[in-house]
Amino acid sequence: MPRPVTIRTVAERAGCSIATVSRVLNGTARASADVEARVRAAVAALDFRPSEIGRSLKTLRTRTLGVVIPSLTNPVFAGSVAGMEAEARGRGHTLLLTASDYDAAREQDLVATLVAQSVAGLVLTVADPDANPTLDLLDGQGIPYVLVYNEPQRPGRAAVTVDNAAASRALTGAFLAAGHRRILFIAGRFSTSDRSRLRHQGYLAAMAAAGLAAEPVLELDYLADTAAHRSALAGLLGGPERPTGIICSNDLLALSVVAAVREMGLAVPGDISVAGFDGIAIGRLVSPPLATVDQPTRRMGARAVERLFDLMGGDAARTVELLPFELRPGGTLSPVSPPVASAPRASATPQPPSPKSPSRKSAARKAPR
Amino acid sequence: MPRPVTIRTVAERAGCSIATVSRVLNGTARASADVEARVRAAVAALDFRPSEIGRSLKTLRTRTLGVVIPSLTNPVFAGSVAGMEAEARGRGHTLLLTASDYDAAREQDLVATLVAQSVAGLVLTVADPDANPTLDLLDGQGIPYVLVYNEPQRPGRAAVTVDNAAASRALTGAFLAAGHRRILFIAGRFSTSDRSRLRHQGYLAAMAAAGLAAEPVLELDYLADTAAHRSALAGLLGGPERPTGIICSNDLLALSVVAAVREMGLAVPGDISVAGFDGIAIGRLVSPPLATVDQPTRRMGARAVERLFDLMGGDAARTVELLPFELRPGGTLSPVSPPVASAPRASATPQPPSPKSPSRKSAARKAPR
DNA sequence: AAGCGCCGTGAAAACGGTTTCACAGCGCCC
DNA sequence: GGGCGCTGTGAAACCGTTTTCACGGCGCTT
Repeated sequence: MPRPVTIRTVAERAGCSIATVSRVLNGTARASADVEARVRAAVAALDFRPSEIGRSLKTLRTRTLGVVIPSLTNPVFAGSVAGMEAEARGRGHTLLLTASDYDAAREQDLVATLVAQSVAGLVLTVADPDANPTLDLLDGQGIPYVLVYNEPQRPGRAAVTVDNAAASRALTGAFLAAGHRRILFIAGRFSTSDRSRLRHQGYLAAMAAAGLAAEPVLELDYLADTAAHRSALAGLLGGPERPTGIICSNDLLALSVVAAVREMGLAVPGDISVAGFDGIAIGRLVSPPLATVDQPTRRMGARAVERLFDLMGGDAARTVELLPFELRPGGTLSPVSPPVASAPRASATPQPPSPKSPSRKSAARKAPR
Repeated sequence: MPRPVTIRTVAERAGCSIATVSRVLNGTARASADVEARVRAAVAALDFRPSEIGRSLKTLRTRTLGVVIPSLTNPVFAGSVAGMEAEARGRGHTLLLTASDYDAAREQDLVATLVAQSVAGLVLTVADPDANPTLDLLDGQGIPYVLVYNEPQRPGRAAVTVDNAAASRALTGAFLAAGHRRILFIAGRFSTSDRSRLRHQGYLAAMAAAGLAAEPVLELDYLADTAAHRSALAGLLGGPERPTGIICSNDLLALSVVAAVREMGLAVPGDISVAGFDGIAIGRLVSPPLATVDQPTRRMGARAVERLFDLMGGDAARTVELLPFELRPGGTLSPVSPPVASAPRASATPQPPSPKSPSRKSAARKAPR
């Protein structure tokens, strides 16, 4: 087997020193036209690509970005990674990808691994962006990073996300506007997702603003299968006082809940309206389409990388950047079904444009409570 | 800011040479208990993690695996990458992830980039595994790699996939057993997917074996939206001779086709049965569940990494390994509707061993038709 | 015509590990 | 008791690149 072709091989063939080869390739200094031509010819003839390892050793910085996400199986994260990859590639960098499986200890270990690889910076989605020893560590070492999908409450951490609480208020408002009063919120595990927490808070705020009592939150594991979700829902959807609407803290959960509700013999949205968050592509293909809050998933990943480069450049604020979300109602979210007997009253139900609901309605739901 | 802590810092603190520190950390040679304790104490006190770059420079091999897939947006690839990541992590390696966007030129460029990073090996899903200059290049340089989802016809290339032709024959067989005779095959672009080609061949073989004429294949871009698919289908589903079954070469395409067919006013599976390939998770959540051929996506990624390590170890055959697939009929694949008059004949149509398709449903849907 | 400065270039150091080689000390065997 | 071999350790080479420093030559200015 032939000896590997290094910068020395090229220099030898071009009849110059390795320093000159390096300079020609990087454009760090001008070489005479003659020498430059010889170097380029040698590089082409030998098909030489400089070793990133050698380069990195000198600068102690690679052209690599570390990525830590909870899971690739969730299309939301897969989509954002796709955005990161494209943006990084456009800037001559590659992605070192790791998944934490929602495990805080693993999160820490992965970051340590990535740092040992001398990544130029990191993009992370963590369980808790405010109380997080891993991020403290990065701050301490001055390693630039940008959070995605996290919405840290305390200042000093760069992040790209959407206004989750506002999005949730808007979605809850859409339910209220459609006449729903008993609205159940089903959340992914709070401990592994600040998104889930913030979206729940938005729901609580919207319900409170409408003078309605919020239902107790149901925390579910979105990775579990539909059967598990069905049994969790069984007790809640049984009686006549069952909710008419369910808001799920993400689309995967929502799709599973839709399936579970249907398996229980209820119609969606006929008996129960369901909506999710994230706006994953599949949501548009199911019928009826899943009501959701669409967020620019891919763009968020790309934007995070953009900001990471700003940070690496040195002059950039470590702030939370909120990208616009878009309410996508309809489909699985429909006006609440009227009680079978009282047709005229139900058809008279107004469509209020704002979440603030007429007091008549809150009275209506006060009775059963 | 403090000077970075290197192996020299550790050696100084432990009062020994850097060689000894290296030996203790790697276990390459035994040190006296005394020295070893001092080294470990120093490592702990300084929170030292050896730089992967320094290590790699010596051996010219990193603990990194390069991954090239068409796109992260397709859950099939995202799932297989998840499997790779877990397996690689378990073996102390990380993943350098890139996406080719189905572009052969980019494929080549990405591989060159990854090779320049001195990856220990590669896992690839390429457009054409048989005529591929990129793979020839890797073969030439002796860099180990394993293909995933590709099924190279010529020997000498390691791959992990399923028997796509057999899977397609089985799925087509399920349509035939359900009484379908006019079965349309909708394929992703042949030029970017040998899976698509092989699955089409399986369909052709099954049709020929049944003595039936195959419909002309319809090649579609699965990334296009449902509207595009609807217009492509418009002409084919119009007349009375329209197909009763559609096989799509992947699940994303199938879901989009289901949506398109429904938007055209036809029922699935009432008027037209539809099935896909891959067994993506979402397919189970839609109603009715998408008929498909399930393949162990995540396992395939993990297995590819296992085999890559075998290859890197030196003694392993470069063969195609076929993992088992599982036909998942039912849902969107139902017995063909009888001509309105002949009810008894239809009920005699054998119901292949579909796991959970309740007969209630097919009965229920017969009425409205 | 002399000196200054710039330009192109090469030699060599530096980066952070691993690994080879050498060597000292010690125990064991004959 | 002498030599052999093994063990623990350190010095130094080495990996491939970037970058600093030095230097020779040339052109321009005064």
